[in-house]
Amino acid sequence: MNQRTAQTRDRLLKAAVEVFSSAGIAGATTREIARVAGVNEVTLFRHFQSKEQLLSAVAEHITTAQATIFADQSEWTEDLTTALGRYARFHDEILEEYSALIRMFIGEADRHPKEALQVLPQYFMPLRVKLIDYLQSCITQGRVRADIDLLLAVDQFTGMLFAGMLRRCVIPIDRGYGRDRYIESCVDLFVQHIQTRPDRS
Amino acid sequence: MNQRTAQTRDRLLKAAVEVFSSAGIAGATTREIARVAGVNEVTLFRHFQSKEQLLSAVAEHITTAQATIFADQSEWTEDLTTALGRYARFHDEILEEYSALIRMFIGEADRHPKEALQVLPQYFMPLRVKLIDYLQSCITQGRVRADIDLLLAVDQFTGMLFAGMLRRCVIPIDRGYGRDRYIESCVDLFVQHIQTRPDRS
DNA sequence: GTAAAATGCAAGTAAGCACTTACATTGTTT
DNA sequence: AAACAATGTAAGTGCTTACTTGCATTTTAC
Repeated sequence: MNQRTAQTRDRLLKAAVEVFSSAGIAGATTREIARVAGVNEVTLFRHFQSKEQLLSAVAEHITTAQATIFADQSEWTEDLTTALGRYARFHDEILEEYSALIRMFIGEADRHPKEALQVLPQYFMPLRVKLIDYLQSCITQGRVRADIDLLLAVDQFTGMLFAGMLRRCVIPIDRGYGRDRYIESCVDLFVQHIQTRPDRS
Repeated sequence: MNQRTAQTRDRLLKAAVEVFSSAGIAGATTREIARVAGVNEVTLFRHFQSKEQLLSAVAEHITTAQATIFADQSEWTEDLTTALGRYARFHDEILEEYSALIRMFIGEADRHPKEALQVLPQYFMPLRVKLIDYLQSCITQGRVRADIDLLLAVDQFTGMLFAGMLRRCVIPIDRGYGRDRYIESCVDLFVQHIQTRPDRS
């Protein structure tokens, strides 16, 4: 009975993510979440005391689920452009996959700060720690300028990527360039900015 | 009666912006909007047929209101860094002022695409046209590299600024640098990227 | 000053919501 | 097979919501 219980709980959590993402927190109904989960509405309330607590459980669930995704170890052995390009594309894929959820929490951050602060930083900041570590090592190797504020530069880099995702999802207008070209261009811009300049008076 | 009618309509629209921004569209109630406007709820329905139509009117109202704000003519006479810095700060001020509204529409874009597409581009893209024109003229003057995709570069620039605003509002954590330093750094990065390189083999 | 338009006020309607209760049914454990 | 935990079903409760109606009051127009 532990097996099946966990399974229905999981189905409910996944359905909740889906419905919360597409309908917003206030717009999501327990009926609809139960329907998507293929479960009776009463069962939902047997697993979670209230809609509010279901939301907390969703935030918790996402936290543990995403922790494993970002645990992958990139090698960082290639040159700057290649390594950053690979990581940027990976980062962007995840951003796009969870864009509805991310945008929902951006909109509801004031009303549900606890959950938003638990969920959003995972998508905003996953690059930070690893990337900063990597770039720090590049500095000691002389491949990256030493006079750079890494925290700030990384935020600019991820900020460009994040805004690119938002534009694509929220304002789907042809902008004269595609997703790949945007990402590639962000990487180039970033690399040009941080790498050691061979010529500078 | 035209005077007073327009006045209450305006009060209702302003209150609607406020309540929609802070409570979300689904979470906003006509009672609360009327209360904030200092008007009876029935009067709201006498001015707007439904909550949905009130939202449309809000989008319309914002469009006309913001059109005048961005109509200011900057001179663009200074050097690149100064001109872009001034504009970036102005842009960021407006972003922050309307951050709640912007974030609300980012979250509700799927449910209310018409209004979101009417409102959001004003805050996402105001820099684009003017900035592109200006930079185009800089290219002919030889101050900016000719081999640059201006549309893309401007999106990267505004994207950094936009993401900076989002981070400040949604994840108010100390990031080791302040707002001004972030903006200034974005301008520097952008200028370094687009300006003609005196030395390049 | 009077007609007309805009607003306020009180009450109400119908629907949807989160959430509950009581009981029957299914699946799991041992 | 028996005991028990998890789920389904049906019905309902109390609350909130968008929106309406009828009438009194205020403001504006001419």
